[in-house]
Amino acid sequence: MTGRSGPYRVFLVDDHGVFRSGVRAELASEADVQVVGEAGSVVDAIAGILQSAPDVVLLDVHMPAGGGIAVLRGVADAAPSNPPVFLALSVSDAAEDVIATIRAGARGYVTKTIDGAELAESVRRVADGDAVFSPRLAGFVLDSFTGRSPVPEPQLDPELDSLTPREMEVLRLLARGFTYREIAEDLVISIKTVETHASNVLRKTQQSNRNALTRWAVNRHIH
Amino acid sequence: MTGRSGPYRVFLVDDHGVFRSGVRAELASEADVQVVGEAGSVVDAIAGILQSAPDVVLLDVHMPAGGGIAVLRGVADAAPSNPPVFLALSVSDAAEDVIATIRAGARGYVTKTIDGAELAESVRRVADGDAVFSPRLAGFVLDSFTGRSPVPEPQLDPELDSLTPREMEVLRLLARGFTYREIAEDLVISIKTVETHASNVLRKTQQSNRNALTRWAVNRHIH
DNA sequence: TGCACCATCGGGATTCACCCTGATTTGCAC
DNA sequence: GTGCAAATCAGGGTGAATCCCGATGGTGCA
Repeated sequence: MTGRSGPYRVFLVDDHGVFRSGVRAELASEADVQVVGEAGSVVDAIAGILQSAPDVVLLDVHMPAGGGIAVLRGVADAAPSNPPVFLALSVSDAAEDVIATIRAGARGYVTKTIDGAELAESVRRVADGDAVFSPRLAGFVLDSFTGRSPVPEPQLDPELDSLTPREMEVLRLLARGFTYREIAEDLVISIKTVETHASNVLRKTQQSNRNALTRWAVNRHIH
Repeated sequence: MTGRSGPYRVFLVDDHGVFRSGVRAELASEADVQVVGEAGSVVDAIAGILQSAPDVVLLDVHMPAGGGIAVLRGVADAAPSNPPVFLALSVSDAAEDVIATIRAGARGYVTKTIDGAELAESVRRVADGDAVFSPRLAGFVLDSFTGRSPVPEPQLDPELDSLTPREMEVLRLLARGFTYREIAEDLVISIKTVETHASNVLRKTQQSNRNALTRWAVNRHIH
């Protein structure tokens, strides 16, 4: 024991209600872990977290409207007196997501294949100050800090925010696999303009080519 | 009432244990819906379904090793005397997935943002013979039957199975956004060989270009 | 009024993706 | 051994993608 006076207070953030129920059910058998609130959207999450002041926030990384990272930033910007520790829960183990989430301030990153007991243990450890990573992810993180791995450029949301409306439109069509010619016909503009937008999108997102961009977009639920 | 003698017997298939717990918890409050078993892998699912003979199988479409469609086929091949009805549960609402799942024999397709009451109602309806679709998906299905929509080619798993080990390896690297040159260096082979493999992969998966292929792969959790 | 940003195009050049034909070697099965 | 699939590579070609340069008009803001 580290001298805690009560249970670990946990707040759940995930846009899938059924998944939140699952976490609740799994954690119900853990006497020292208490779910004090949950939310299914970014704005609800930020408000709920500030109000309930949990020890740990279990955060789905891939959510609409900016994703879990937006929640992380929103809470950080509000600067509560007892800031929670963030533990990312994700179906993805893409290195980009891991790095981005950690840089945004999460203390751990586990995939959703985890079971209830492991999840509870992860909650305790991050609350007590440890960093927790799924086995497959630990390698990415270590390699990235030692600089020994060709880790892809981390992609945070500022890149997405920096896109103009027209560029977002082009990005969506690019991610769907359309050629420049098809996009030009769809938007009723010339191929040259599409090229310009695409080039800007690639530069702003720091992706090297269309395929990396497609991956990047799909992982962010841009369809 | 349609004259049923007992509760709706449901079997859960999802590789995320926490999600299965969530479904259990959500359905626990429904008196006429009973969860009779669950599985986290394709082989376990097929065995468990054949043994427990449920009325309805709730199926995650995106699972490792062939996905939910493999479960559907495995059960169909076994031809049990009382075959269950399949209801697909997925985070994806991509038209390709919907069409492929329906063609494989599912009676409904709902996204995981559904809540417990809706899920229970969906279970009852498919068990009673209805087809059930999330609002956003209904359009896709109707359009595809009226032939009025440019529905993408449905992609089933035989295409994935037909890939050779080397082609799978190349596919993984393609899906990560590497260029042919980078893949060649990584695998220590010539660019020409990479081109051959890539060309074979595109033909076998029936994708028209790298970007569509990247989407295809990412949607199948190939990283 | 001036400046910055956005959206729109063009010329020109390079690289990449993709296809076709054809070839060799290896290993495994019949 | 014969046959076949898999993996390897080459030449040559077309179109797409990407980047570089520059240019125009509109919009909003100091």
